[in-house]
Order: sequence, then structure tokens, then C-alpha cells
Amino acid sequence: MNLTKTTSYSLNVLNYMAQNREVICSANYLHEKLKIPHQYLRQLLTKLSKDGFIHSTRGRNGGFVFSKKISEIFLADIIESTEGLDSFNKCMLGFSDCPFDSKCAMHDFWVDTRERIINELKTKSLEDLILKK
Amino acid sequence: MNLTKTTSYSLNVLNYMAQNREVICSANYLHEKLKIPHQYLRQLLTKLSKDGFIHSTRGRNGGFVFSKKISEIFLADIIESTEGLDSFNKCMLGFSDCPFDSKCAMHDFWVDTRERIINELKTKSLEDLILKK
DNA sequence: ATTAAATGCTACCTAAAGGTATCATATATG
DNA sequence: CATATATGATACCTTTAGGTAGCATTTAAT
Repeated sequence: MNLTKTTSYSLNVLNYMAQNREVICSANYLHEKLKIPHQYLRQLLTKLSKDGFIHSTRGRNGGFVFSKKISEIFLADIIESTEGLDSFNKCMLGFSDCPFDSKCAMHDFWVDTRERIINELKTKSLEDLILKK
Repeated sequence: MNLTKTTSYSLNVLNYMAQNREVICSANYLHEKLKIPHQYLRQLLTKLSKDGFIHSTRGRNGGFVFSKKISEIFLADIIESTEGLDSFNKCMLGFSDCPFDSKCAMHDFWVDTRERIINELKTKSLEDLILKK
């Protein structure tokens, strides 16, 4: 009942970059700061580039910067790109014969709860995560 | 952000048994009814026996029956036995440097939400899942 | 130009979840 | 008793998420 490690890594990276926008972050730099496995981190960064969150520059002094305003990057967008949000649209108990439309004993509870969570993730942007100093 | 397949299988089995308490369910019978992989299902049933939810009888006409009242088996108990409930006690975003006690931007939201979920799972028993006919 | 330091790409490795096969043991029934 | 049908136990296989290695390409600094 939690986000995948890969999703947490991605959120962690983008959160760090949001808190430190003055620096161009290379994979190596982020690896040292966040202790995320180096090569795996590089794959994630390439994916985040392809998905349009960040932009890469190659060569010496290269690295990654945001390709759009951090107030326009919502947590749901990031989660969607790494693991999808489909799990919220299913029966909470994972019953395949219990389509989300029908009413199992958990239905009303889960409709309400998942709406709260989805809403939170869709409205909370990276900017909202910035720590007040 | 969902329960593991193994947990869903277990919930599905116990839910079926709760709805059909008149029959002694063999692994083979449950396999045919629920389409859960036969041998994997047998492992799960053995585990559910060891964890005290059900009781097995061997030999011809053997199978599984509940070893306690289904009003005393809560969803949280089942989830705890298959995948644990630890994930609820961690930072929602999975940040290892964000202990759950401290306050990241998701803190208040997650404290509230996880309490609702945990409470639901701890108070909903298998009896509560029984379909009114 | 050469080199150092960066990303792009891609093939491969590892660990864990999910799933299979099989032998041993128990028991009801003919 | 023999047999069919159960579970117990355990070793092994498969798939997927997570992680590594290394070559090609790009670019800044010397």
C-alpha cells in the first residue's frame, strides 16, 4: 500500500531540484546528494526528461533543469509517469470480480478516500513542497 | 499504491468462505471458484491456517473452515499477515529522510488519511463484507 | 586537438513476488 | 486393505522491479 521505490526516487529528485533551483543538477551531483544508485538514477532522469518535466544538456557542465514552472508540476503527474494512477480506480480489496462501479462493502469508503487522495496529489505541486526557511 | 496480489488473493478466499460458511472448502474447490493458481492458493491456505484464521483437516473430504468467528477477523488482520501495515507509518512520498514524525508538506494530510484507512481496516470484519441477499 | 565530464542508449545482472511440481502424509469410502 | 482425495512441506521456475556496466555522443576547458 505504498508508492514504488522508483516513484519515490523520482519525487525525491524533483523535490530536491525544486528546493535548489539555482544549480544545474548532474546525475552525479544528485547521486551524491540523494544517495540514489547512480546508473539507475541516470535512467530515471532520462525518463523524466522524455516525460517533459526536466530538460537535459549534454557535455561538460551539463545536467538537468526544469523545463516548466514547478508550480505546474503536480505530484499526480509524476506518479502517473512512473507507476500510473490506475490502482485508485479499482476495488480497494483488489477483487477482480468487483468492478469499481458496483457496491462491495468498501465501496463508499473507498470512493470518498480515493477522491481525497487523488485530489491532494492533483493539486499539490512541487512548489507547494518547498520548505519555508 | 495498492495491496499486493497475494493479499488480494487471501482477502478473496476468506471473503468467499465467509459468504459460504456451510461448505468445507478444499484448495481445489476454491481454485475452481476463484480461479486463483492452484498451487499458490494451497500455499496461501496453509499460511492462513498457521496464522490462525482457518483450520485445516487433511485426507479425503478435508479442507478448510474458519477457526474463529468471522466477526472477529478484521481486514487489517489479514493484510497484516500477508504484507504488513508498516507502509502506513511512513512518509507518504517515501522519502527516507522524512521521518513520519516530522512535517513535510504532505504530513497533515497523510496523518488524517492514513488514520481513516487504518481505522476502516481495523473495524471492518469479514462479517461486514457479507452481501445482503 | 585533447581531455574531462556530462547525457543517450542498451544489454545485462540481481532480488523479490508470484507460480509450479512433486513427494510425503492423512483420512474417508468402497 | 487399496484407493482417491485431501493438506504439509519444500525445492524449483518465471516474471518484474530494481540496479549495473559500458560504449557512443556531446560539450567546455585547457
